[in-house]
Amino acid sequence: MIDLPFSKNSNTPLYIQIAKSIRLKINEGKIASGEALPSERELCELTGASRVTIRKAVDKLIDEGLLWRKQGSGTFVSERIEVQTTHLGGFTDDARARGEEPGSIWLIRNYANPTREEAEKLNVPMSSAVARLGRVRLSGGEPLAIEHAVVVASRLPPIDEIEDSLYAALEIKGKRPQQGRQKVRASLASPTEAGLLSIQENSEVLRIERLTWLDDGTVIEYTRSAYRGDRYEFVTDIN
Amino acid sequence: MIDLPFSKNSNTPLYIQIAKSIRLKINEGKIASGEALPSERELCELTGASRVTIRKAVDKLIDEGLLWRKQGSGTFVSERIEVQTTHLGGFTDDARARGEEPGSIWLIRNYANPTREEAEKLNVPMSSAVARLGRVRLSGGEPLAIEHAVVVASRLPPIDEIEDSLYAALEIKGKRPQQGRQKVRASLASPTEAGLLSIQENSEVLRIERLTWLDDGTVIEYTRSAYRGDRYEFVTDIN
DNA sequence: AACTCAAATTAGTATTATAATGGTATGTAT
DNA sequence: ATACATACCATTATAATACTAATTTGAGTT
Repeated sequence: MIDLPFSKNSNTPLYIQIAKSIRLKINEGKIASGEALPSERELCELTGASRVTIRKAVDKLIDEGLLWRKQGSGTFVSERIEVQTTHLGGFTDDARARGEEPGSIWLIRNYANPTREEAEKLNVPMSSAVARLGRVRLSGGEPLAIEHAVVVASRLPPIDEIEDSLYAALEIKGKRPQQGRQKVRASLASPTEAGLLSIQENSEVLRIERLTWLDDGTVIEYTRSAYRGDRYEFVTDIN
Repeated sequence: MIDLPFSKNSNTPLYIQIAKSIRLKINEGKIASGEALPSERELCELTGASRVTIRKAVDKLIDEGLLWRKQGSGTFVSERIEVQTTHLGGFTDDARARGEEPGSIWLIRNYANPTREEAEKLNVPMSSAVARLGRVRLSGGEPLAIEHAVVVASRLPPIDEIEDSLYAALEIKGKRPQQGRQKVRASLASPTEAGLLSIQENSEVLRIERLTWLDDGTVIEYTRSAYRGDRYEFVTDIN
């Protein structure tokens, strides 16, 4: 039986404390991937909180992609990181939202001219200066993705100042994108990608192509990524 | 006798735990490819679970492609079919080599002109007559692949005379190819393909594009196929 | 060795039932 | 916004029992 510490005297809302405790149990391996949590009613008993509060805490973890639910069956720890294809977040934000420490290994960080394709996507002349930012992205010390971003240089601070979050850097210039479109495809990892991701060659990867822009239509970022196919799935809600 | 650990104290539904235990036994090699599982009633005795629960656990593994069932016969561990990428064999020959009965369900069998792409691949004018041969390929009664072959009509007997083996038909005209090249890619099955292959939509399939020719360079066949990704793997020897 | 056939064994389906789980709504209080 | 109590609904998990359909097995016969 698990223990879920929290404090009623805390200024932090109860549901946030409970969510944090559950997240910690999962990250510690106390509740394994694929396993079910105690039922909502059981979590009420464990914490003394109401079912509505418990549901709100679990809702939060579901939004983070850590859990999923099935009526009549239970609440389960996700086996893959779910990312909404409509979600305009960055790797860094997503990792932190999951309670994991983001990291980067730089592959490419320089200025260049765009290729014809990149210029078309970014809606700039081929003579423009763009920043090429290629990185292996880590979460909790584990390589999960490779990203190659191309950004119009004038919309970024100097590239040497970029740390983990490209979006945080864009924010500094008031250029954090608000809209975008991304395409997701299944593929096999190349030998290079496999090496960088510490996966076997020919493992399935998810290839993502993303284009983002401001509300006024200014194109900001064209990014091509490969995410580990065994660790990610991209979810699209159908309305 | 195998052991199938699970815990009634766990929050995870019983059928999921049982499925996981069976999967582990298979992955550990304790139950080999092609072997039968203990009967459903036997698994009940082993686990104390009801037959409905056992069937639900086995259903899950069947959906994953790990197992298959036959009424009156048993439940078996699926075999993955290894095919050398350098091997120039046909589906029929490969199935027979495995001791299985090949079969076909015709989708398209007619004469037509090639598309520009097909004409280029086949090295013939677009005005040429080609045979379009589209089939679901079965092995042991099970749909495993979808093939769309385009063959220069003059190099084939009349298409009504073609049975399971295209290569046997080509042999009749002395046009069985001796050389070729094929490309293998990973993809997801379209809804149509999923239906034809009796697999879930968006299951992974291996897409194969094959071009074959005679020793004298005459191009014979341009074939595009989708093979069930859970049942096929293409192997390359490294020398 | 080959064949037939009944019995045994296997998976497939249906019905009925209970219990446990998540899902939703309403109203109240701070 | 947060938290709670209460009530009810919908879905799923699990089970027992019974029966059907398909396949395998073994005994007997030729």
